[in-house]
Amino acid sequence: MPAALLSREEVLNRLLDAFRERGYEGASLAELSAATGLVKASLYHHFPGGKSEMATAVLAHLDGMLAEQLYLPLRADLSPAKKVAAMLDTIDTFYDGGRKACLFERLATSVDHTTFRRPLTRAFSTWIDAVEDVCVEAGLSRAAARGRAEDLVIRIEGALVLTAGTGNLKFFERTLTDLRKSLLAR
Amino acid sequence: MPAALLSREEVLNRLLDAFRERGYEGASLAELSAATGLVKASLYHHFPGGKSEMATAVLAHLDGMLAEQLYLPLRADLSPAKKVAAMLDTIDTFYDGGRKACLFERLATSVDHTTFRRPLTRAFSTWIDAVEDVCVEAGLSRAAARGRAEDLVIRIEGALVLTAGTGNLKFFERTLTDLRKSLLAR
DNA sequence: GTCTATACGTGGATAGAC
DNA sequence: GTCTATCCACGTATAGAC
Repeated sequence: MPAALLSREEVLNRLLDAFRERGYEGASLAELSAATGLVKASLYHHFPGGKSEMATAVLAHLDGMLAEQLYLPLRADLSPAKKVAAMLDTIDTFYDGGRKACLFERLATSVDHTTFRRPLTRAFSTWIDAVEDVCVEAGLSRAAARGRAEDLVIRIEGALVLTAGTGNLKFFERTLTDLRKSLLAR
Repeated sequence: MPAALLSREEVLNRLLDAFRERGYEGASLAELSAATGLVKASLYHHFPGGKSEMATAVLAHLDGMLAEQLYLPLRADLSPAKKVAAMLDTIDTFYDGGRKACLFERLATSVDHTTFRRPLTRAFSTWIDAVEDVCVEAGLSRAAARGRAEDLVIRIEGALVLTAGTGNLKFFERTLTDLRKSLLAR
């Protein structure tokens, strides 16, 4: 039996990029095949459930990446302000200033979005919870922190929609700039 | 030659619903056919450019509807507060409390989004401009008004994404509630 | 203006060799 | 674990009758 061409992690990274770029319906098996360098039959070997299972696996993979790169630093021993600044830097890089789409949004607005409802609900609430905690640490009430955290995720997702629709990066940039100032403001 | 079964306006309304429900890639010609009661060949009679032309026509049709139902009332001789309240009521109804998607978002995140870039840019800026003007009328500076208006559209789009992804209407509801309080606040 | 019928590619998916 | 080859349904699109 031939050795694996790419590690599972690398395959998932390539699938992540493909789904973000093309969306769930837009990413055909032919494209996913080209993105990974694996023919369709090989993809089915790794993901017997087909495209739906690929998307679910990519979502779980992304959750792991975010836990490590986005949420864990928010629990570090630094000032809340610094941690928020670092988070927004990471987000800016991850979305490439608004040029790259959000996997959550791509699956949330797919035709089979009900298939992904559970993992998406978990993904959004994990993100919101992490932001909420740092807001509380900065002195906001639990209720206010919750509102700010939900609002942050909502604004980032909305800004990505306007940026994608118009091709104008300013919507994403302004939103991040504003969040830097307003998230922890009293 | 047989009489038209549905008026062009009614056809566009049905196509609008279909695109909002299924998205641009998700809405197949078979579904658009079922939605309008016209077979595929008849749809091509009305829209020789195919699905892309259908979406463009629907977008123009929606622009007309919004001009009349959403933007015109914002220029009426009423207090800014009342006009904003009315606008948010209309928006709440239009998105059915978050249950129905936004056509702009569906096209903005489609694979051929570049095809729709010009009309989408126009559509978003028309919406933003209308809100900006009423904010100015309420006493906000032009710059502040612009920011609030962009933010309103961004938050509505983002709230729709989270609501669709999680199935939880609270994101949309809270966003509208918050906008009612905060849009014109000094 | 609507229909039936059809063309032709591509979609997701599988069988089985190596 | 990867490949070639293939299946069949459905995708968009068109021709031509009424």
